[in-house]
Amino acid sequence: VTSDPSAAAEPRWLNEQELAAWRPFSGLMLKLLSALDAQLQRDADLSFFGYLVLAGLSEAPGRTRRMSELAVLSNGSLSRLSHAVATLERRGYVQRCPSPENGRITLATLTDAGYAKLVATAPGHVEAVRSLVLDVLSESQFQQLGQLATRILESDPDACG
Amino acid sequence: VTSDPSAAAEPRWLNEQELAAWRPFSGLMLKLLSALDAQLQRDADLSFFGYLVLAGLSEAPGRTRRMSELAVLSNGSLSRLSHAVATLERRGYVQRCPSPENGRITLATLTDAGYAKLVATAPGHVEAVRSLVLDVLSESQFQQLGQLATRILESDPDACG
DNA sequence: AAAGATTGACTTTTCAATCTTG
DNA sequence: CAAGATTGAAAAGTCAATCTTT
Repeated sequence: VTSDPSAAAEPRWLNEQELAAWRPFSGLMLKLLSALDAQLQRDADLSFFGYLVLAGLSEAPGRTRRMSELAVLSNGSLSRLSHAVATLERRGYVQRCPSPENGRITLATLTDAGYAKLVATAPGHVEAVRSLVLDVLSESQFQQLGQLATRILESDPDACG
Repeated sequence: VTSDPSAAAEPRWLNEQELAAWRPFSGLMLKLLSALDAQLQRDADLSFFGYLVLAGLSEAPGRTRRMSELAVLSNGSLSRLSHAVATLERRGYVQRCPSPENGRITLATLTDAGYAKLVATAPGHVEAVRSLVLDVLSESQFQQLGQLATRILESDPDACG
């Protein structure tokens, strides 16, 4: 994990200060994702991940993307995406077909019904994001949160994507 | 959602600035939890939630807590906890028994094996938290992250806990 | 009847194995 | 064989219904 031999020897626990920051943050992740999932499930019978899939497709040219690209956009594994898209396809929100150019590639396309579903679902979801997070922070605090998240995501060795 | 009649009329989407902060943050939550789960699963056959349950018990007097108290500590629903503890109990890490004082209450206790498991698991988990988050930020940035999380958790209307 | 907790059925996620095309 | 994606089985999570004690 580290190349410094002296650092490897000590266990390095979290001290009190660190714990006082880590606990709320990890708790926030768990609860916030639950809350977002619950809102979408209740109001639209959609998971947060499923919502991100529809949203990711809606912004693509031709409302179409390769599965592997879509997996990255929606922050999930290819396997997870494949299952999720299978469900969305059953419900008529997405269609898959092999790429004409390269037979290994699968292209997922948002159907009109899928686009309509997204349009119907977005306001409630956005409102949840606002009331749970955005309205709670000042503008600059929210920007800070985004910057901290970006820093963590970008730095990450190989685990965070 | 809001009591201001004029605010209820407009849909209130996320603007570009807001999106630029929200996307990395939501992505971070998804990926970070996955990474923590994966490390624990791989190295200790434990979920992050399961780890929090063991940790929550380890800090309690007599290594014992009521289920409902433990659910709050580990950021999950009582139902989720009940299933998780059932698994942990099967593996010998936890024991449940009805409270002698109040028969409705179930007390969960960390066994010696459970404590040993936690001690064996903690260093790897802490190292993951360090390398993924702590080492990436300055001390003050990490404190900021904790403060922002705390603010969100405390303000929350009723959804975050 | 309410509080505290568990259960069962269903859905989602994960991991490893597999399939298919280049 | 590697890249891109899917599949199946097992584990975890969610919701609603249920059970028990007060």
